[in-house]
Amino acid sequence: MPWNDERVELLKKMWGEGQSASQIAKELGGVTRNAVIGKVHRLGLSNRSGSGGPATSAGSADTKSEVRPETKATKTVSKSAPKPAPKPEMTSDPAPAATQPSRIKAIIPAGQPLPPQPSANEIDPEALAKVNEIEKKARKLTLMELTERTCKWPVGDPATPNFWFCGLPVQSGKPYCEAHVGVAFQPMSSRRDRKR
DNA sequence: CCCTGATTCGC
DNA sequence: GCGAATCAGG
Repeated sequence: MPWNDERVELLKKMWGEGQSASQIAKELGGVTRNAVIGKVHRLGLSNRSGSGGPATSAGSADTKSEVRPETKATKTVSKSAPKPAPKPEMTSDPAPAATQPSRIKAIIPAGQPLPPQPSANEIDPEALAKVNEIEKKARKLTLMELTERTCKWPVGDPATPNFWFCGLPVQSGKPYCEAHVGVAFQPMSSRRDRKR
């Protein structure tokens, strides 16, 4: 698979969007994430750190202490990665991951997560905004495409053709990506009255 | 363990 | 130029 102009463009686009090398590799197909990273570097669009900012170190792994002049490439200076405001908390798992029914011939078993359903639920506006943001980038996976480490946040109505799962990389062990973890796991406010 | 990007170096 | 192997970190 050669690096066609189109493929390179897609690479640039996705990289600019902040997509990970592995995701880009999957999207392109026929290449590994290493290939993607290698190409990214060759193209010169590796970091968008303007100045002084030591990127996530990784160098200096060789006996030779050689200086790397760093080929500055003034390319598309996209906005830096958004600054996440992590404030995850653990409480209970309000949204069980999708599971195989294995029960009767119920096509649409109820009792699944009902996240985008702010009824008596109050979620941080920021968290919601973040969700909206990332849903644009969602990989929109189907149930079968989900793996143990893809965000299982459902979007849309299961009884609707346009129903999909977020599919972005999960935070860590958790069933959702960072953004969705943010809204799925509420700290623990409200829901506490009982003075006496 | 999973993942991320960075670098090296034989091809 | 390419990318697998490796490295370094989260």
